[in-house]
Amino acid sequence: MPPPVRSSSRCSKWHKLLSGQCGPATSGGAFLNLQPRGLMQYNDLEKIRVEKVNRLRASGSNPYPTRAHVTHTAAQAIAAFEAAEAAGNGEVITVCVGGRLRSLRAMGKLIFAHIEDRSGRVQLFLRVNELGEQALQQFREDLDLGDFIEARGNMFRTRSGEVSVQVQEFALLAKAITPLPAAKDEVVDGQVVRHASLSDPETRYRQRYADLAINPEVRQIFRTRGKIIQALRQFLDERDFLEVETPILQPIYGGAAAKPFVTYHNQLKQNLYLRISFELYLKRLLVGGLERVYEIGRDFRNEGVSYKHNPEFTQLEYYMAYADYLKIMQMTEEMIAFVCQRVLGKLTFTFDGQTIDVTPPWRRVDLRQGLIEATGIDIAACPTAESLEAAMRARGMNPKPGQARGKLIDGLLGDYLEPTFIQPTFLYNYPRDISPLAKSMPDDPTTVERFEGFIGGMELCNAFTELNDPFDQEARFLEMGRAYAAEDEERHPMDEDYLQAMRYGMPPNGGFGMGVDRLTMLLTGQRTIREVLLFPHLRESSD
RNA sequence: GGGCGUGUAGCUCAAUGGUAGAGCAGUGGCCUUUUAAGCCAUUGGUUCAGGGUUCGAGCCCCUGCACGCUCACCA
Repeated sequence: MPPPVRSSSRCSKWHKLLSGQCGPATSGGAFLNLQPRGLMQYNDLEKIRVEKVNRLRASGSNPYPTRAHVTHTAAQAIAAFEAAEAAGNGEVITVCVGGRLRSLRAMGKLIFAHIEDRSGRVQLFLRVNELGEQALQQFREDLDLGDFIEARGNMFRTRSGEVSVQVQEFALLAKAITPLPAAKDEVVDGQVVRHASLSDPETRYRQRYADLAINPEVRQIFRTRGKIIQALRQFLDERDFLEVETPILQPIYGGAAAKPFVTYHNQLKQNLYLRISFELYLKRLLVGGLERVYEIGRDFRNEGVSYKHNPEFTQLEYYMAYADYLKIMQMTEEMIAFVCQRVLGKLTFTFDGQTIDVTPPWRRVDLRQGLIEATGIDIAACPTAESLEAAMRARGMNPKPGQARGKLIDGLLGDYLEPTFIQPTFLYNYPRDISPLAKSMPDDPTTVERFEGFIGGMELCNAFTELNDPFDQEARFLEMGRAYAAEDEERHPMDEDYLQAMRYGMPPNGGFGMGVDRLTMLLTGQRTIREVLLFPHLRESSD
């Protein structure tokens, strides 16, 4: 915390609204007039504020001064006063606070106002006795809700008990032309209560800055998101992982079954793909001796959007030499519990009305057993797509004809298992044909050592014992090429360089991928991915 | 892509096919310790866009756009 300011002498260069004695108006700004804003018109409310800007400039005041003189956040100012009050030595706490003007109650020769900064709010108290008629009038006439201002004065407690700044000087820091959408805020027990607020989701996402400015709980979601990513890094860093960055623009995409975005490099005259996963590049690094690597970054998938899908999303992947999927499973429980504890301070949270407990160990469900119990179908007894499709039809299901066996199984677990996994659950041992990068089980070549983690009925992560046999890997690529030949965009392209890397020798390893957005949804209680993305994808606006 | 729904003042929302309204915000006035401040007065509209039906459309019909829910798609 910075020390309280005890003197006003340092404020000789203070941009004074009070006296109108600020420096020269910047860049001819004094002669700016009400200009058309592109093709848009200012609305009536904005025109009033634009006129205020013009008036301020004409009088020699700068509505957008270059520097501020803030010494304390709102919370620091209040804490400093309360500490002095508790010490009882009568120390005067002088502060300069800055922030957005969020409430304004002018009462004749008195003004109460609140400013809000990153730490919260503090009340400003302005009285004609200290400021004079002219300054008080300027505060009322020149300033509007939403403006950024700074105010200097001594901390004190009002009659009704609120720790406030008794303002001796104030300055406009940045004029807001467009009024914030919130109609009115009330502070009850330190909580901001909005009585009418911006709620239209389209406006909230398109103008996220306005949403953030007026909805504190939205800011909180993104603070939590930052903490989650911090905690993930800490967990892996503490375990001797190296954070790396691999190409987003890739000549050959891979590592997942998804349609890519295609772009074009003009000079190289070459198509490039935005990555759909990090996997193949990260595993190359294991060949190079970086035995534990992770990356947190963006993946891009050219597919439908939904409450849990956005075209670009944040992924964590890590690869760990000499580990297998059971080790990764255990680390996953530990990692999520660690993050949850760090971010929420406990191992439980509420999601979609359900209390979720991430305390290890998590429930583990064998995929084949799980499907037998949920559907009565034993996939081991249906070794072909035809036999499995017949078994599904025999139970009244209506699968799309001609799907590969793996796709059918994937559909079954999506329909009958995933929605039931509310509490943290690992589903493990997947069919080989939907897992072309995972290693087969030693005693069952049709099944691979792979698991997915589910929470809240939602897939959270995917991991396996990584395939490191270049002969097997080449065969899988060829199989996938055939399997997906009809669905051209989704086929796995042969990545010769990846195979070349593997031929140098890749240590056995376990790999892990997780949707960071979905983890954020869980830990912030949001049901749609858009609420945890600062700028979710929207269609182009048609105005 | 399919189905259902929504779109009205800066924000949140009303309005049987018959003069488009309220609260908040804004503007003007009163008020020296307020807490969604209060009281008085008052401004503010291409009813998403474009067609159509009708004497008359915010409302009914058609087309388009955006958003929401849902299905499909989706390691």
